[in-house]
Amino acid sequence: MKIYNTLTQQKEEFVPIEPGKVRMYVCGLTTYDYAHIGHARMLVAFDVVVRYLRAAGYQVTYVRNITDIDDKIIKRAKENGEPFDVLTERFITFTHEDEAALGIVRPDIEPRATGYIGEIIAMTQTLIGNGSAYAADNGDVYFSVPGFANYARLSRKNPDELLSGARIEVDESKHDARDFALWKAAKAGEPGWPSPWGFGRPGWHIECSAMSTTCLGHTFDIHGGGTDLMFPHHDNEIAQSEAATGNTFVNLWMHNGPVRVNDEKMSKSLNNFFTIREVLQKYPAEVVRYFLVASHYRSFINYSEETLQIGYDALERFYHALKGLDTNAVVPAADSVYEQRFHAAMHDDFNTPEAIGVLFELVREINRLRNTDAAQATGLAALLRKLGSVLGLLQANAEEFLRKGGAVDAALVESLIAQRNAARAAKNWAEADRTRDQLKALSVVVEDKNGVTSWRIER
RNA sequence: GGCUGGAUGGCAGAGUGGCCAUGCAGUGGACUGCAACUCCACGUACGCCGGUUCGAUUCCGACUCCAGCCUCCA
Repeated sequence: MKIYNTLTQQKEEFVPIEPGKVRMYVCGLTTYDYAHIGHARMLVAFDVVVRYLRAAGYQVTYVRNITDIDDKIIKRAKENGEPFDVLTERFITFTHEDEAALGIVRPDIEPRATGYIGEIIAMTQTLIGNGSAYAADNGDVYFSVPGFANYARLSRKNPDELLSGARIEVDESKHDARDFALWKAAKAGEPGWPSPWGFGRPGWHIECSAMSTTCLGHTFDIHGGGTDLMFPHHDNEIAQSEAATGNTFVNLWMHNGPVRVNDEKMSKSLNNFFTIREVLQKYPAEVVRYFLVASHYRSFINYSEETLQIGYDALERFYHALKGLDTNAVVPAADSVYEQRFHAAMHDDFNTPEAIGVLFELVREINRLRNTDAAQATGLAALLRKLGSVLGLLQANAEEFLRKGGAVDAALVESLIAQRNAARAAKNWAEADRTRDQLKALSVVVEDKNGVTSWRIER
């Protein structure tokens, strides 16, 4: 299996540290607001990675953290006039609901920064002890960047140019402008924990180093996150982790691309984001998920009504193929060329668009066979569901999907269909068409196939 | 300015040194009472300029444009 490694800028044959096992850490959310589609992209991208690694036979330990203490949380809690942990608790619940709706597999461990204060303090002490960090006179503790060789090698930034960069905030307490906080002293009224350096809280980057190495060991296989975290967050994680443990931190770095709106990145700071739950008001969760896996995880994707509609159309085609074929208790067709090609695509750095292309060819084969060889068609339909599950798709009941969860009165629809079929039997076409128009007024489309009339909701 | 990545047919989106992505939309045909669904067939493409090559959308170089990061961000 080949996976693109940001560290080397190329696809590499994936070789886990322990044969058959994968230890993987992904930077999760800071929980002070609703999760948006950009977060959904990260969640789905690594969800597919985990699903596929497991489908490929690996035993995966998936860790995805929650940042439940930081400056933005403190600020928002203050604005709301509530304790910070009440705020984060609420949004952790909301985020879990959104994840469940999108069918995201739960991580094996979901550490929270506030649950690892002891480990964070211990790591910070280690860094001070070996000269990699220092306690400043303002109560903060900083990591000393100049002492770390190959700083920012992940983002390939030149350390000297970083120093001259105009955007670095000058802080008198820092020995070097590039140094970053491991521990921040609490100002009056701010939450915190006791530490050797006084009452305070962790800096942003140290929590991920402490949580990942505690849960997965000093060196682990895969670390993931959004491409916007590459610098400074991931580079700082590397610096402090390797300075603390003396070991290589991570073998393989994966970064998912951003979601754009009108050619601009969707982000909190630009305030152009769509929350997951507002999008789920307009589209079924599976459509949102399809939209997110229909492009490669490393490319940027553009959020628009049109691209979501395309996803809807695509899923309708899949479910039309699945409709009427009972795949329960059916053994999926084995050794098919479709399955082989699907895996070949996924083996190549999780190429989901190509894998989906194969799935569409499978759909055509199912439709070709369904009237001539139902058994074979059903076996392929079962295969379609099996492969779809790797992407977290195509697990719904086909009729229900096509009926959009039943927003209309099914009994009324059935009775109108009975009326129409009576008229058709009597060859009263005018009456039959009139009834169909009534159905159409309810957004119901009828399909006569092999003497059976079925229906769906048109969008 | 530095570092990354991108530019593919009406739209979305893969990929490849010479032949097919795939989906939606479009056109023609089959099926249908008519439709819908489905099937068959068809069309339109690789930003621009050079180079390498028998042959380049694919490799190399320049150029143009776009985006991400360099400040909190998935």
